[in-house]
Amino acid sequence: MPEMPEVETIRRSLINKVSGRKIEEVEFLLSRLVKWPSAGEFQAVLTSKTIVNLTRRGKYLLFHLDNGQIMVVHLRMTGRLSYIVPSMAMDKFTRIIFKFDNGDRLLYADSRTLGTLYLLAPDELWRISGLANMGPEPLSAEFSLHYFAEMLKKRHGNIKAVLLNQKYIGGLGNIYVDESMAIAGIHPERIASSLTSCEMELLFHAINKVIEDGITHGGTTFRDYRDGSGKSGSHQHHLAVYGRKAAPCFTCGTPIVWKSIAGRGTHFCPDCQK
DNA sequence: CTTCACGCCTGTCAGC
DNA sequence: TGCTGACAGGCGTGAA
Repeated sequence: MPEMPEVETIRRSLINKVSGRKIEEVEFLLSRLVKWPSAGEFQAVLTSKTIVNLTRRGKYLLFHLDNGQIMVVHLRMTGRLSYIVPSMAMDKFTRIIFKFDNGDRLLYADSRTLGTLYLLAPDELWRISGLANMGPEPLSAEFSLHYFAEMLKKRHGNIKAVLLNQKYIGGLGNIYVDESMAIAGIHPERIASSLTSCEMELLFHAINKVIEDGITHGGTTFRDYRDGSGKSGSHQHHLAVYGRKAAPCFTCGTPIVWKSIAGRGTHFCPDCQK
């Protein structure tokens, strides 16, 4: 579910709580979410380890442990991480529980159970192909206008599919892609390489702007998303097209269109986006 | 190599 | 009220 702004918000809400915490027990309610190594080894290695840092790459969260290994978590569509103290209720869809030395817990909850967890040494991260092959992220130095334009010139799929592909840009998902194209005035079915230099530049700035605003607003909460403290985001109040099917475009009043493009529900203004 | 359709899972909601 | 089908913030796989 969460895209880069949501995952970053989760990271910020958790880092001070989990840093320095020692894991005393890992309890599985659904162990198949662990993709590497075996669930048994995952559990055995994590027990007695201390979390020393929490970083993010695209939509992946990386929990750095005191033995040098990294627990990697991808929330996919409905994954949720929440830090709770003993008096707080368990998430209804809790699948894995990390119990800490101070009695607090980190819950991994996931209604659709599509999320994935891994435990790897830093030099073994290549086993997670989506992480190893991820392109540059919005707001980073590597994500330059030059990179973006040169990349788009080589892509012959529609722009929506290219923006969603983590290999080319890391961290964008369905909401922020629709919003970026709306701000830039570009139709989601345009062939990527057909964009003019001017359109590429507009889109480049729109992507950075949308991601920056998304982080500022603590992410977008439509249904499942919450940060590590259970708080909703507020960026859903700042969306131009996503979730606004048939509602009037804020610019021209034309009803927003919903259509399946690149296999995903896509929202756009048929009048403003050419 | 690129692009596309589909599967993975389960919950929720609109419409009948 | 109950049922059915569509849809859901993502991504990996295999076919063309």
